[in-house]
Amino acid sequence: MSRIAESTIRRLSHYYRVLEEVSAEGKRMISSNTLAEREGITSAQVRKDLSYFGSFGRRGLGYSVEHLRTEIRGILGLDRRWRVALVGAGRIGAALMAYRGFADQGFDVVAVYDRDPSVVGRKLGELTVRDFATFATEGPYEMAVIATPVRAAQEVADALVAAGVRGILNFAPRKLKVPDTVALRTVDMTVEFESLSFALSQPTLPRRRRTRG
Amino acid sequence: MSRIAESTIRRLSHYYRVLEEVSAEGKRMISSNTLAEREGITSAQVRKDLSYFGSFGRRGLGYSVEHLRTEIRGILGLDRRWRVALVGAGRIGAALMAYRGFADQGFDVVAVYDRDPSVVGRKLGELTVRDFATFATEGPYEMAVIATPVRAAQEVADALVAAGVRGILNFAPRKLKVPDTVALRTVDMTVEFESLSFALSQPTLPRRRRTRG
DNA sequence: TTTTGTGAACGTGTTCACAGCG
DNA sequence: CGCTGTGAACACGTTCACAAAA
Repeated sequence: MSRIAESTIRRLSHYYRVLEEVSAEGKRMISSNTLAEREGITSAQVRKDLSYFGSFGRRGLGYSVEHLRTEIRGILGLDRRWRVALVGAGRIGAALMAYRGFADQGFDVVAVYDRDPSVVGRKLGELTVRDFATFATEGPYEMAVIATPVRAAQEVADALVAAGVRGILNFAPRKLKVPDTVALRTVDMTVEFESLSFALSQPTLPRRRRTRG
Repeated sequence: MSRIAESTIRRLSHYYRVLEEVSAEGKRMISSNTLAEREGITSAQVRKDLSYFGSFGRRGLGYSVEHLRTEIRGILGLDRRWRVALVGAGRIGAALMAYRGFADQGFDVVAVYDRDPSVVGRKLGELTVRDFATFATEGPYEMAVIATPVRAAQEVADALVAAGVRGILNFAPRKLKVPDTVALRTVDMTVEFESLSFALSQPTLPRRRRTRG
C-alpha cells in the first residue's frame, strides 16, 4: 500500500461523522453515492478513499453503516484513548477545554500547563494549571496542543518533542520545526482570514476550493 | 493568468509574515532562498508563487523586502479594512475576540451576535452581544465568523449569505453548503485531532505532510 | 557570478469508465 | 440490474534546470 494522502484522511474524518449521523437515523446501509452527496464530492472519491484500506462494501448493496463506522474508527485510531496535554492556559486554551466532543472521540485532555506564575495553580475547567517547567517529569502524553503566544511556540515545541510527545496541534501562527518522527498540524487563523481576504479581493467570483471547504 | 492555487495563497500569508520579521530586523533585500529556508520549502516554489502575480525581484539581487511586502499586502487584500461579524458568543467566540493581531491585519470584528436571550446584551470585550435575529437589518459585514454549536451552523450560514456576507470562517465541525459566490473556510479541530490520531497509529514513522505542517 | 523567472518534466491526487460480483 | 473496486486517463501542483538579467 502506497502512502495515504492527507486529504484522504481528512475525508475519512468526515465520512465517520456522516456515518454517526446516519446510524442515529437508523439506516443500516449506505452507498458511496449517498456518502458523497453529503460531502459534496464524487462517489468515486469515496470508494477510492476506502479502497486504500480494504474492501468494505458489497457490490449492489453499498456499505454497512455499522461495519464501515467500525472500520474507519480503527483506521483513524479512534478505538483507543489518547492522553493530551494542553500548553497555554489563555483564551484559546480555555476555549479548547470547553469544546465538547474531544473526550467523546477519545482525546482526553489530562493536564494543562502554563509558564506564567500568576496562572499556574489556577483552575481551568476541572484541571489545575501546572508549571510547564515540570512538563518533562510528568506525563507521558501522546499528544499536546500548543496554545501559547507565538514567541513561545517553538521553544514549547522543542520541549514537547524532548519529552516524547508524538503529535502536536499548534494554534500559534508560526511554522514550527519538529523532527519527522513527530506529527504536527497547525491551525493558523491568520492564514484563514487572509485567504478569505484574497478571495474577496478577486474581481471574479470566488470559487470554493476543493480540499478543505 | 490561470487560477491561483489555494496553497499558493497560504504560502503568501507566510511570506508576508516572514517579510514583516525581516523588515523589523532591518534587512533591505531577501532572496527566494532565504525566504524558502524560513518556510522549509524550495526557492523555486517561492519564485513560482510570486511569479503568478508579477516580477517583483531583481536578478542577482533578490527581492526588496519593503516592496515585496507592499505587493503581497495588495495581493492578499490587506491594504484595506474588512468588517467582520462574529456569530456565537461562546468560548470560541470569546477566544477569537481576545486574539490579538486580527485588527492589526485589517480585520475589524465590529459586532457580535448570539441567539441565546441570556447572552444577548452582555459584553464581550468592548462589544455588546446583539440578537442574531436582527443581523440582516444591520451591517453590512463583508465577513463573518461562525462560532456557534454545530446544530445551528448551517442555518446561520444561510442567514449570513442572505444578508450579503461574502466570506465565512466556520469553526463548527460540519461541512457547510454555501453558494459559489461566497468564500468559505472551515477550521475543524476534530479533523485535526483525528488526523494526528491516524498519524500516530501508523506503524511507520509519521512524515510531516507537505501542505500545512 | 548571483539570483530571478519560467517552460518542461515530474509526481501526486482526482475523476473516469468499466470489469467484476452480488 | 445495482453498486463496488480499480486501472487508466486526466488535472494540477511542485520541482527541475536553464536562459536571462543585474
